[in-house]
Amino acid sequence: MTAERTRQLTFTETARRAQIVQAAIETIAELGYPRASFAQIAKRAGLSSTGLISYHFARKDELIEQVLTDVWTASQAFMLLRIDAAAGARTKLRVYIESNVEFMATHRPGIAAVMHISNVLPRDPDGEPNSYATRYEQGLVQLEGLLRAGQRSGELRRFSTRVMAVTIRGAIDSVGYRLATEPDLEMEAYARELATLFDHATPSETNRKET
Amino acid sequence: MTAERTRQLTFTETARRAQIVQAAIETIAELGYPRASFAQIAKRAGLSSTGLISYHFARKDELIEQVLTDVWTASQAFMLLRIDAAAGARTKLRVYIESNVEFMATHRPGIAAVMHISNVLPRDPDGEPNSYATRYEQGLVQLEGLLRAGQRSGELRRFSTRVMAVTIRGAIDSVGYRLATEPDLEMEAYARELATLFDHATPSETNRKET
Amino acid sequence: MTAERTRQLTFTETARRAQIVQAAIETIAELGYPRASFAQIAKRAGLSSTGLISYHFARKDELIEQVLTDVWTASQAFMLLRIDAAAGARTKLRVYIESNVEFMATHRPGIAAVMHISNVLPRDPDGEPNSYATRYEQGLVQLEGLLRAGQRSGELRRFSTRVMAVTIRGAIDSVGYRLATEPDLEMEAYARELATLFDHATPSETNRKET
Amino acid sequence: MTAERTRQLTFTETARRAQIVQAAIETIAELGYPRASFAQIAKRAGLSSTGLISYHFARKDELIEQVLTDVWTASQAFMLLRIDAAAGARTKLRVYIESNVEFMATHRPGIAAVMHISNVLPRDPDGEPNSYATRYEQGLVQLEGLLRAGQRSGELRRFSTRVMAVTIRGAIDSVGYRLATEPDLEMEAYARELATLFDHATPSETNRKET
DNA sequence: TATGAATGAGGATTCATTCAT
DNA sequence: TATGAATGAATCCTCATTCAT
Repeated sequence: MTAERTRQLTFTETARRAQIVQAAIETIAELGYPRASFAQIAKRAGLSSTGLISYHFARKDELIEQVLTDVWTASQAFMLLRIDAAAGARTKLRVYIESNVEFMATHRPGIAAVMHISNVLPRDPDGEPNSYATRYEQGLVQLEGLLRAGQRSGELRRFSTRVMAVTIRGAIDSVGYRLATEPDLEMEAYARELATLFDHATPSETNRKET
Repeated sequence: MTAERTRQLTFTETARRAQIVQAAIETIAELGYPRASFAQIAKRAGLSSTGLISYHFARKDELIEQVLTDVWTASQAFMLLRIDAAAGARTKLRVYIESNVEFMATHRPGIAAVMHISNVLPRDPDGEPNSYATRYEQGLVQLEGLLRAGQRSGELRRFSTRVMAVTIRGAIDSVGYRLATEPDLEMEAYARELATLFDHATPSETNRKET
Repeated sequence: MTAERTRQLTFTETARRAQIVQAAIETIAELGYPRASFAQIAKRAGLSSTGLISYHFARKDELIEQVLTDVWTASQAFMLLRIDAAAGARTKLRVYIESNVEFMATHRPGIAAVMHISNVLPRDPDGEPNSYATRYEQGLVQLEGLLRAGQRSGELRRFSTRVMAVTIRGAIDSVGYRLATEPDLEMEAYARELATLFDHATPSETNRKET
Repeated sequence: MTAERTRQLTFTETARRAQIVQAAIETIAELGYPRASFAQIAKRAGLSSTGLISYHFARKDELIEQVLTDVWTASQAFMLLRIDAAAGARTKLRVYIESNVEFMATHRPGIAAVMHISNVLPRDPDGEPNSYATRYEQGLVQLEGLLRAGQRSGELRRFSTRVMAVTIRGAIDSVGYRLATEPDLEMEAYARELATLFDHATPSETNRKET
């Protein structure tokens, strides 16, 4: 019944969908994508039938897509709020890194699920990059904007904003893997250290001294 | 890699296994892990029966494990050679980064396969980290050793070697994703820029000037 | 049609049932029986829930049964009127054929639906012929009656009325298939030719000359 | 494994496919198309798993297609032999009808299966008529050829060969339904009567007398 | 009456694995 | 060693039907 997204979602439906998405996140985080079957998801959602999942999501793709969307939306809301409140490129960058890490630490299963999915999501049938790749690229562009502003204002030195952005994101994404492997990782300290690292790597000579 | 493997592998056996592993790499790189069935792998290996794969590998896990091992071994051989030949911590670090990126660029399917697998490989049944995680950790320790040596010699400033190591690896791993998305990425330039980035982030104050 | 239906149907009920039956006819004609699900029927009926179909029809069989009944009833009304108005066996036979074909041409979806259903309707659980077979037989008997009357009056020659009846019906039913395959079939001309065909096949020698 | 029809079929495979096709025929004849599931077919074929059917036929369509092909091929072989042996248009027509009916009587389940399928087979995705419609049309053309030859030789009167052909086929097809309903139908007598019927309907005036 | 939600059986198909040859 | 055949569990998905509201 969800095929054509014309209809408004009812209250119950919204709640059920959210519940199923949450169960899907937990399942994928725990078992990995290939073993995250409807049966497993239904079990974790406390549903007595996989049919209900199909009832609320036309295709499995749609459920997976919703997982990506939910996590991405939450992450964007979390970060943008904090970054906008910060002043100055160096501070903004620090906040960018720290809030990213904090979000990861507080949304571990979501992050794990997204990472599992990202490697598996096929390219769109029309050859376009899939929704994960699109959003990732979008995130890189955001970050590049932040870096470029800092370069313009003279706070940051000259470097390839693309390489730097990719590197920063890669460093942050690594935290996701770390979280999976070392459950008792000291997050706050880690985030601070990471921010400092890039605070060494990015500033212009004039700004460098005053740190 | 199987616990019970007592006897030596014959020459033919070794060759067949290598052929199958290679086909598995191509298949996973192309289709992603969940769609890399024995049927697909057999097709790419030019075999007319999936039975043969089962004959050479007791379980699918064993084949996947072999994929990881082959790629890892090749990567280690490639890098260590170059790093050992370099003198001084800063140079070694630069070589570490550049040779890593070079390996990735010249072994794309293997890298892609490993990335696909890494997110999917379940934790060992006894709770221990799986072979991918173990090797990844091993790689981090290697890198930390390199960094620590630089700190001891005064070439590198004080920082958490763990955080720095994780960050460097994360930055390098990102290249793998970039390769998948931007096929005509200028690899050499990228590697140089990346090495320079960390050359800004890591040196001690005294060493910094002389760059 | 359900055994236990004791009470009278209200006006709304009757209207809803008719609407659903009509939608079922369109659906079966368009998609074929196996893909004519309640969901599809509901969509074509403009209903927002398949539950309503179940509410009005105890079982799917009952809906299908009603489709047969509606089409059959309409067809009988259409034909009998015209046949009764005709005089003489040869004329009646001609009218029988022509009015049948005309009904088919003007009720294509209904005819298509009945044909789809007829091949699919299982034998009754008690071994009796199902309602389609019963009505088909009834139609044959009607036609045989017409033929026999002609033989008695000397208008028609001696032949097996059963074989002739089956043949005439078969010829007419074929039109249904023709309609599906050749949408721009010249109906009226076809009907005339068909009537003439059997007008050659049936008359007694004495009557033959005067055609 | 059957997807690309490049490969030669092995002996075992040919046998298994034939066995499965046979079971499919029986199942469809007995239960009708919509209830002829792989489970039912496997049961009748004495297979312990529906997987084997999928192993031998890439898609269900392929199995159904094979059912049509097998029955059609057998029917053509049966009829052409007999028709070619007959001399003169009127005799050929009689043989056409009688051999058709005989084939139907001796291949009841096959005929029933084909009829069930014919109503259900969707139009080809590219809009072309499906394989059943194509073959049916082909059969009509054959029959028209026979009739036209008789008209040219003066044996048969002038009539629309198309209408006559459709009528004759329709009459014969009706036998299929009769067979399903009246299991103890006197086939030979029926066939003779039917042939005689069209022998009355078709000859030219000159030829008529000498019957 | 009508709707949306839920159920669970049954659908075809895929797949790793086993086994006889 | 290698192949083709076979198995059966597991996959997602569809569907008629039921039920609370």
